[in-house]
Parts: sequence; structure tokens; C-alpha cells
Amino acid sequence: MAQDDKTNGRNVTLEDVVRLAGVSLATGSRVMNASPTVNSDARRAVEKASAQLGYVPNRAARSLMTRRSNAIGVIIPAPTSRILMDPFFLMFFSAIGTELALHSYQLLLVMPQSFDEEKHLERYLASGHIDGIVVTALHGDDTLPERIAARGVPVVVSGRAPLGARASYVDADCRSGAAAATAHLLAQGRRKLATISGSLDMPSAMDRLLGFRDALETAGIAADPALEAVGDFSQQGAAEAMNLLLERRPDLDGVFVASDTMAAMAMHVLQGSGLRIPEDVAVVGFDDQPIAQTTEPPLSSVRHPIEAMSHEMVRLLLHGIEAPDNQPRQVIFPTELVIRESSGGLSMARS
Amino acid sequence: MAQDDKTNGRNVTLEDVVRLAGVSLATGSRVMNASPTVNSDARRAVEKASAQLGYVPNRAARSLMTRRSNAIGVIIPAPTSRILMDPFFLMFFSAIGTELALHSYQLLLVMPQSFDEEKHLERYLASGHIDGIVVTALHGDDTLPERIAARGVPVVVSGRAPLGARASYVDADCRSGAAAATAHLLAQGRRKLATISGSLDMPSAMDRLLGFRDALETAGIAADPALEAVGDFSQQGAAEAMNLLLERRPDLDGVFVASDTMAAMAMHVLQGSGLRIPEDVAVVGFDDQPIAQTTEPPLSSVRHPIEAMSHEMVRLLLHGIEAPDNQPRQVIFPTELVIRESSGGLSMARS
DNA sequence: TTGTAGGCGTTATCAC
DNA sequence: GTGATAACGCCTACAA
Repeated sequence: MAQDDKTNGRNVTLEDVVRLAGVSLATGSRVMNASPTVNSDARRAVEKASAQLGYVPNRAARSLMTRRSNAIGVIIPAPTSRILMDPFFLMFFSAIGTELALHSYQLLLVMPQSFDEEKHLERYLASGHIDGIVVTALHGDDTLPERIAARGVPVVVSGRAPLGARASYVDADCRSGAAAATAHLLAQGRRKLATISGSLDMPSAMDRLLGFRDALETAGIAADPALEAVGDFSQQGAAEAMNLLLERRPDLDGVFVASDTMAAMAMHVLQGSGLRIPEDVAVVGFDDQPIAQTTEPPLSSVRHPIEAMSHEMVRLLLHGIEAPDNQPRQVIFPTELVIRESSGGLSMARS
Repeated sequence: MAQDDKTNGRNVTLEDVVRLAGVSLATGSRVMNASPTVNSDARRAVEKASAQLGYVPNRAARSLMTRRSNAIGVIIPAPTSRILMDPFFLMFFSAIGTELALHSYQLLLVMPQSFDEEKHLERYLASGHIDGIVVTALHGDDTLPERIAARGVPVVVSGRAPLGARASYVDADCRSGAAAATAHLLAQGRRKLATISGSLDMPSAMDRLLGFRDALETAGIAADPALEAVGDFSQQGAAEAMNLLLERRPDLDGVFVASDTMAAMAMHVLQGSGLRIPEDVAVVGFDDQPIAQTTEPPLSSVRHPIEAMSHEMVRLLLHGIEAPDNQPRQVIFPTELVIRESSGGLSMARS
């Protein structure tokens, strides 16, 4: 019967394997877990039988014993709406997923849509169903990471955790990256520099703004609040911010934008106003996403090493799972300024 | 001891709950599973004890018995690279996730990076660890859905499955949506219509191209292959395609683009060439993503109901889990043309 | 190095 | 309606 396919001859279990291999369950289990204390003959027999039968360990049974789920959750906290739309997250998921797959961990995507859901989630996470958590797109006042950590589940925040939070995080050195981008604009002789920032309740947004100010201060240029606008990481927000800036300071000659997605939109607005990039206004973005290479002109941007950072997050998490010590760790990766044409920093000699 | 926090007084189990409630394990289980055959006194007692203890059912143990994981997997097959970057997927994940949460299912994100991984995956999926699968971004020759379905795991493809494939899918009526968009351009008096399509090995891309051709044919306009270019759903591909089209037919006066992400880029290229939108060239996109509202001018686009479609996918999946019958089902949702300024179809009277 | 036996937390099958 | 009790598939002392 067709509808019996699934259970037909039911799923093959370790018992089936060891029976075929002629060893005991214990030995079979040892082989599956790469225990060193097993005769190579036995090992081969088990492996052969396993392959022959197409055995796949039952995760539920294993979890029940080991109290591990071999799954880690990636959480985007509730007030997520607009920022979620940044394709940056896709790269991030992909990088984390690849890294996890290497360790045969699963990636659980969790996107609570309300605070109620998030509350429920918290209990759920704490009950041993997920071995570790990556929290991303965290807003400043959210104590979710600490609450989870307090329940003994390893957590790592992607991006700097809020000041004073006792949580592990992995981040790029956004502040100095932003400062480098701004310094680069200054080096091109630009003096009327504006910035479009992300939502300022997000540390990553704040860091980029602070870096911008740092560079101005270093150069001895007084900060002008009218040259700072918030774009909240959305394209729409960026368009509004750029228009606002142009209205307030029509003579601005450079813009540092806190994400490439926003920068692309800002460029669009600038060009729509008849301004040339980089001749009239130089632009630098942040993230060095693929879009930076396809804007016209190509967008200078601050690159952060997503793969390396993802790798580190997973490493921290797995470490926290293997050897829990509740010590928050912070790892900061350096950024790199990638200069393209939008900032006028390239020799114009390109054919 | 700090490192003992997690197991301190270990996780509360159903046994703890029933002991406190003064009932048997069986009754406790019945309450948890909303069995009708339980006295309301007993029910209340269990619920109270459960709340008091903060009980959370152990999924592993439950799975072991029920042979259900209460998880569904969302798969983006291997050759994923560029298209993955479309923010459309984020909306999609979010919609699916919300829908799943309603049924207390988990969302497993699976992004195999190679065919080897994908192969391994197949066995894994088949071994009862995931109750159902959503396959998305499927390329034409990929038989993954059928292979999974053949192993008895419910599968639904997001977007039309390849012709001849025996798989359930949920899709928008892309073909007629594309035709409507094209007809709209024709209605504006445009006669030299071009299109930028997605990767033609993806049914959704092909459907949009076919719809474009349908409308031309209906209008009695001969198809001109030089007015069709492939943009593969990436921004870079779109830019290249638009440039190619302009080179081949500098006098084109309308473009139908298979995704908003690509359309935004195409507009950019057009404007970079000094062409006005919609005066010189009218543009219509597809997806009606947020970006459509923030381009300059706002982008006309074909909307498909992501939420409703996600809802339906989950419904199909859960149905397939509850009552397996291996009957592939197809559900097609109508699309809706949203007219904004980019197509010149709005009265220009707007203030 | 290997095997035996007990248990992980639930649900399902029975009697009662 | 309710309560024992036997699975579910695997891991892991412990003994051999």
C-alpha cells in the first residue's frame, strides 16, 4: 500500500545494523560515535552494515540520552520589521549554516513576531531543546541574550551587545571601520561630510556613527548635527534621510552611509537631484555586499569578514556547549576599507 | 556551582507535574495533548502544577514515541549563490515561520552548499527527522522534491515545480501576472517592449517570460528576441541585461522586469543613460516588494500574496503529515498589478 | 576490547 | 475517565 511506504520495513535502527554486523549494540554505538576503543574489524563490519542498510541515527533517541539537540537557534528578536529586509541577513544565515553543517548541527530559524511569542520562546529555549543561540539584529534595550544565558544556554550575539550587557558577542570593529571610511573621505579633500546611520538603538548603528564623529574630531572638524541623519537600515529610511540632509546642507560633498543597502538608495537620491558621484558628492557604504559592486559608480565600502565571524560565533557556541563556563567572551574582527569609484579615491585612470 | 545551573534540580518533567497534581502520568499526558477524555478537575490540577513548575515538554522524548519531529525544513537547493541574495527570501522565511509557529512547528533552515551535502541531506530528510519540507528557489532540472516525496516525506515546492514533476506546489499565477503587466504597458501606448527575465531554468522565471510573450501575441505584436534578456534574478545580472537591451534596441519604450530587485537596478541603468521614467521608458517589476515603493519614481509591480501562499504551503504540509496520500496538489494564487508611476499609468495629477 | 542492562521522558495500549 | 506498563532508539556505566 502506497501510504505504507514510510513505515514499510520501518526505519532502520542501530539494532538492525549490529545484527547484520554481528556485534553488540554497545559496539555499534561506539562506532557511530567514533569511540577509539573499538577493534577495526568490528568497526569495518559496522560501517559496512550501516552503509548497506542506509542507517541514519535517530536524533530524538540520541537527544533523549545525551540531553543535546544538536541544533542551534538563530533568533531575530521581535521588533524586526524593516531591518529584516536587508539581504545582509541572507549572507549571514548562509555563513552560519555552512559552519554549523560542518559540525552536523542544525540551524533553527526563530523569528518571533511579537513580544508574547518572544516570551514564550524564552522558556522554550531554556528547556534544553536548543544547544545554543545566536541572537542577531539586537536592539539596544533588549536583554534577551542575558536572560537566555542566565538559564544556562550558551548565547552569542552577532554584533556588539548593548553596553553593560553580560553577553558573548562577535562583531566587526565598526567604529574604527567607520572612522577609516570617514578619514578616507576627508583625504579626498571633502570637508562637508554627512552620514546616514542605522537605528540608533542598535549598537552596530551607534558604533558607525561614533566612528564617523571620531574621524571628524581627529581631523579637527566640528561636528554638525545637521549633517547626521538616521536611516534605520531600510531603503526607504535612507531615501528620506538623504533628502533631509540635502535639504539641510545642499552643499555637502561626502556621505558615509551605515549600510550598502542604504548607500545604494542614497546614491540614487543624490543622482536624482542632479549631483554627480563622486565629483559632487563622494559616498562610502558599509558591509561590502555584492550590491556595492553593481551600483553606478561602484560603491566604496567597509568590508567585514562575515565568514570568519560566523565561524567564530559557532566556535564560541560549541565551546560553550562542550565546556560551559558562562564567561562572556568578545571577539572583534578588523574591517577593511574597499575603495571603489563612489568615493573618488580611485585613480580615474581606469579605462 | 555556576556550571551546575543548567541541570540544577534538572529539567522539570511530566512526572514532576503529575506528582504535584496528584494524578497519573497517563492523565498528565492526556492533558498536555488536549485529549477530550479527561475530567476537568484533573485537567485544572495538571495545568496548575504545570504552570507552577514551568514545565516544558521534552521534544526528544515525544518525538521518540510519536515519530514526529514537529519541525519542517525549508530548503534552498545547492546552486544558490546569486539568487539567494534577493530579500524576497527574507519575507518568505518570515511568513512561513509565522505560519509554522501558529502550529508549534519549528523551522529548520537548510542550505546545502554543494551537491554532496544535498545528497547527504536527502537521506537525512528521509529518516523521519523532519516532518515536512518546503523547497524553494528550485532550478528546473532538480528532482529533489520528487526524490524526497518518494521517501514518503511531505514536500511542497514554493513556486511552480518543473513541468512533469510529480510534486505539490504553491505558486502565484506568474504567467498571467506577467501578461497583465505587459498588457498594462501596451495600454500606455508602448510598443517597443523589452523584458528582463530570471534564470530560465527556474519555472517562475520562465512563466514570467511566457506571460510577457502572451500579452504581445494577444496584441498582435511580433516577438523580437532582441528585446528579451536574461538577468538571472541578481542585481548585477539585471544591470548587464538592461545595458544589453539598450544596446540592441536603443528605442525601446517599456520594460517588464521579472523581479523588483532587478527592476530597481534596471531603472538605475536607464536613468544613468539619460532616459526618463516613465516618459521615455515605462517599467513594471514583479513581487511588489517594499523596494517598489522607494524607487524614484515608485515602481509599478505585480503583487503576489506571500502570506496567503505561505499559509497554504504550511496547510498542505500539515495535511500531508496528518493524512498522507501522496497526491500532489497544486494551488495557484492570483496576482494583482499595482500601478505606480514608473509605468506612466498613474494620472499625473498627483500633487 | 566487548557485551549486558538500565534509563532518558513521552506516548500508546490496555485493563480497570 | 483513569492508571499501570510497555515501548520508542540510543547511550553508558559496569562487568566480563
